[in-house]
Amino acid sequence: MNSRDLLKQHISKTITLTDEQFDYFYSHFTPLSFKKGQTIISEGDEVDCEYFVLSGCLKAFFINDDVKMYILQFAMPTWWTSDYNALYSHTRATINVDCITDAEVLCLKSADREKLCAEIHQVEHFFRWRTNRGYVASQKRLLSFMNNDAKKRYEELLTLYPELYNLVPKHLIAAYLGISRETLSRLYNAR
Amino acid sequence: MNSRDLLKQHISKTITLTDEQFDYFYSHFTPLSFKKGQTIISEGDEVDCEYFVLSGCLKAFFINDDVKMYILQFAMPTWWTSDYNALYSHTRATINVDCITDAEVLCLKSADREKLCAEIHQVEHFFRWRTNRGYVASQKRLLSFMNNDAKKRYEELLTLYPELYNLVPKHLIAAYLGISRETLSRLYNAR
DNA sequence: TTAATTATGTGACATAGATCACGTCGGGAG
DNA sequence: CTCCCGACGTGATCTATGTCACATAATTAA
Repeated sequence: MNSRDLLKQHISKTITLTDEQFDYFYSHFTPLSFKKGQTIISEGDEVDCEYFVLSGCLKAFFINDDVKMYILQFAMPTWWTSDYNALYSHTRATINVDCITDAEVLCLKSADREKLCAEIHQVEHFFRWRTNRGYVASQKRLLSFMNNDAKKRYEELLTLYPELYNLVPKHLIAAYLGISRETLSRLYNAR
Repeated sequence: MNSRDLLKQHISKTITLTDEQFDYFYSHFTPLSFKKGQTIISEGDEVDCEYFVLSGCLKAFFINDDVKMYILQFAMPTWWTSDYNALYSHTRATINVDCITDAEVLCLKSADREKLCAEIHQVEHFFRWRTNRGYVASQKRLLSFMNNDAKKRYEELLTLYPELYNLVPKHLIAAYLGISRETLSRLYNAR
């Protein structure tokens, strides 16, 4: 499927736009291609875009003072990603986004998103629901963190996103689960 | 400040409504009073409202199979709370909301929120931004969970919401931090 | 192809935090 | 006033997970 249709199909799950409206909406997106390992957002950057993933897999991650990595989100096709904290509060990026595999994305400038939201009520509705879903997912992950041990969280992740198992290296899965790569290795090799 | 002005001031930080629009908006809210300890949402309930806190303090919490409590959110004046997962996906409540102190709230039915969002573009804008902020806060808390030990999380909480220290019992703070009340006690008694 | 990274497995040990057990204190119900 | 229960403190263990060290496999670069 081409990028236009992928985006159209995606937003059609939440709202209905006329062809004319969608063309206008789509005209604000810029397609970009990245190679495996390339960085899209670095800590300290000014952030003024968010990204809709067309193909490949990205990760949004935080590096702490001990240079340990924590993955906030994997982003696969039809997922959106950015440093939303920086984007909404107009501060410098505190997280990084880079490519786990070669990837194609559509880039939407924050100013254009706000313009589109103001111009087309349905678009505002779409972004409200997208964030709603993100918020609920984030709450669930938080709960899982508090309630479940590493093993359960690992099983939960694989149930939710089985494709990750072969797609991303184990140490990145560990960084998503918030455990060390050694512990993860011991978990699925059943000790 | 009366409830109308409190809500008005709150939404005015994000959007501007005419007096007429605000009166219409406000007419969809129902004021409710609760006593300390009263339950607002129980696991298994059908959820069709969200709540804007006017006074007092609520908690939104999850009880796991071992009857251990995890607090997802404290809700103080001008905060919104509900079981958003249940509310948005039209499923039964999996979390509970009750009153840590006597409390007054404004209740907004989910159907009315959607109606208002559809009728008044600015209202949709308001709710989009409210959820944006919630999403970012939730991501930050998740990161704090992965990156910081119990002590740092405790200090972070007290820096962010110093009023909690005297307002809510320590075992509830522990339930928010995801640690046992014993560990919390040892933390702030510096041992 | 070969060399150099990078990803992964596994043992030994360290440690934050859980759990259990018990004691004290203070405030609300009767 | 007294009694009781919920909040809180603290010692003694236990356990999941981290950390460090080293070995090997699998990719990538050259």
